[in-house]
Amino acid sequence: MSAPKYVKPTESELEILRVIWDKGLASVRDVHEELSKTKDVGYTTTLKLMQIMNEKGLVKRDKSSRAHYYTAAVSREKTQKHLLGKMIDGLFGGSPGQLVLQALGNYKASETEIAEIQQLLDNLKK
Amino acid sequence: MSAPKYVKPTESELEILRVIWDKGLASVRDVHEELSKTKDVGYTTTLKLMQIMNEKGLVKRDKSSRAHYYTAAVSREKTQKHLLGKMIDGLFGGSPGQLVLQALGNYKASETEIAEIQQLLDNLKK
DNA sequence: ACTAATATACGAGTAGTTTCGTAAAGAGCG
DNA sequence: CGCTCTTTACGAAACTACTCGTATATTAGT
Repeated sequence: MSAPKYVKPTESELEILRVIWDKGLASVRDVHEELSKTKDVGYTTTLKLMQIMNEKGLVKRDKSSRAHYYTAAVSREKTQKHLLGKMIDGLFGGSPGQLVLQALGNYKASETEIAEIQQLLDNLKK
Repeated sequence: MSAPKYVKPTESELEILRVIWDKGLASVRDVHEELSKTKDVGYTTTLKLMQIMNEKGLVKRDKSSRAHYYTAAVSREKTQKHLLGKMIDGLFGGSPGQLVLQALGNYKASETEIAEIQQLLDNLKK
């Protein structure tokens, strides 16, 4: 039984994961073209990174067609949860409340989200 | 006028910053002993990192006594805000509300903090 | 079948982070 | 002074992240 050890995506890997999460299924070209919109990067660089991500188990690869197709092997939610936890422990003294207060104080949430948060808080309280 | 360009602390640098933030003023030995409680690291490693942090402008150094004393050159709040912003943009599609919902859903906040958050939300709403 | 286009594989260079050994300087004490 | 303890300085190794050039393979079009 091998432990399903958590692999922390690097900065660049996270950018790639975001594209794959959005598209669901993506070739290297798909990802590369998306990334090219906002940054200057070579095709083979993206390819290499995705190959590494495959080795690390961050993505799965379907090699059946010539252009390999990738899907995420880690969920967006799990990744968010993990990195959030790291941040809470590392930067907010283990207090999620402090993080939330900072976030809400510095960044503007939408009306509907605010309502959602209030609802969640009400549920948490009882 | 030189631009006060933001320097992103590395993982290790953040651990050191945390100690300095807590203590306000700290020698290498102070920091090292604190870090030693939770991780196995050599004294000179900590020293070197703190020297680098000084060069980067993350900390200030008082060399007047034999053991140099360090203070933080970046505030905890500014750093929290910056990294939080990066996380919101990078991992939560630019939506602070999503981050907050994830945080509150997965990590338990204290009663008093929940109350604080509710109060803040009420203020935001009007 | 040949060519052009486009795909993956691979190796290696560069830069940044983290590590620590060793040296040298300063302070206190017999 | 001479010894020891503690400090900073420095250099380099080990490791990781990122980058891309070049080679090779596969597909489609003519």
